[in-house]
Amino acid sequence: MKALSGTAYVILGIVGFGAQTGYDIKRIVDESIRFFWAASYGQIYPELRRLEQAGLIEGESSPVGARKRTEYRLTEDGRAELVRWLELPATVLELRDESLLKLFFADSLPRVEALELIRRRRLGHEEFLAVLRALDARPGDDPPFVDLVLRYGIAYGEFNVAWCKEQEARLAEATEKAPA
Amino acid sequence: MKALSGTAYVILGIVGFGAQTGYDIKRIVDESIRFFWAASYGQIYPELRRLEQAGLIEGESSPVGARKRTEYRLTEDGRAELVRWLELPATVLELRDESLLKLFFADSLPRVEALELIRRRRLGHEEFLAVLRALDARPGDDPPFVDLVLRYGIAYGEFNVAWCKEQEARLAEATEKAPA
DNA sequence: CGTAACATGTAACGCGTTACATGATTGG
DNA sequence: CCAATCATGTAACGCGTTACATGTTACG
Repeated sequence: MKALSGTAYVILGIVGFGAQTGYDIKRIVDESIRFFWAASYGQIYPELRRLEQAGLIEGESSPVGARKRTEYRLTEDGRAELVRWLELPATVLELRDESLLKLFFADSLPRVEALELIRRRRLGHEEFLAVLRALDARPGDDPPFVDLVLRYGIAYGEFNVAWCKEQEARLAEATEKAPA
Repeated sequence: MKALSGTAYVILGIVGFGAQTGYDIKRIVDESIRFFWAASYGQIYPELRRLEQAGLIEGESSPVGARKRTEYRLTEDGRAELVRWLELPATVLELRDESLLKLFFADSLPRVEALELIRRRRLGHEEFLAVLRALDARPGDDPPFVDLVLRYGIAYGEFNVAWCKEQEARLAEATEKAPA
């Protein structure tokens, strides 16, 4: 069996949370893991088919009125594959962070604009934090590790906001002393 | 002019640091930004051509003996484009973090193995930290913002290691009280 | 009655990695 | 002389996004 993509495991994992449609999967991804693993319909629907063909999930047609609808559930093989993947060592840390990339090249900018870059990064993370906190405030409780990752996200956001604030203060001070 | 890829700006930025070959660019990426923006030869060389055709960089053949070698430098237009991009708002925060994804689905695992997941995450970040600290210890000084991003990386690594340790402790305690 | 939410899908495209291929030069 | 480093490149492939396309049902 060929190696599955990360997104395939996202689907296995979410379907494992309970019978779900492609639409559901997308919604759950958008409400939880999108910040560290996004997924689009363009991937989800084709992937659902592949996973079904591979016997890792099973789809059952359950239309609502005249509206097509397929509910998927995880098979034994599917759960085994999910667990197998979980136990495999994760690939090395590798992110894509455009705002950090810009900061890396900020020596090409006048100081005020470099400062603005950091400010924007902070704003982005503050917005991100607001979303996660709203999620955290929802009634009902998530499984322990789902919750753990949410709280990681919050801690991560707080870390970034604090870091940006510190650098903003430092830069502002330096700029005062030696104005460009 | 069509929008350029993130990697195109990586190249503009690094070429902006001084005349460089494709090989140099790759080395610099690997020694600095690879953790938040990697790049491979498969992208670098074709992209250098495109950027030259767009007039954003200029290549000059400067072979060493019989070995082909092209030195690139940033044109006026190239610098302007780099600055223009820097001033554009960065796209929303979106990362890909496989280890976090696994943690999100860790409720499917026995506690001991979930704990192992966190331990591995910590190990990964510790390794990452070691690399960055070695970079930090190099003689010579980088431009201020290059250095700032390096120090961000270190702070980020420390944050993650601390977070993992905390969760490991918490989980270990919980497992003791109610062993599976 | 209209709009938001539900639901499913495809085609084109771009980005990026991996694997492969080739060869010269430097330093031990 | 041999290994590491310098140096450049291509082809195939996979992943993922975007834009498009279509229609239903629930709710106010």
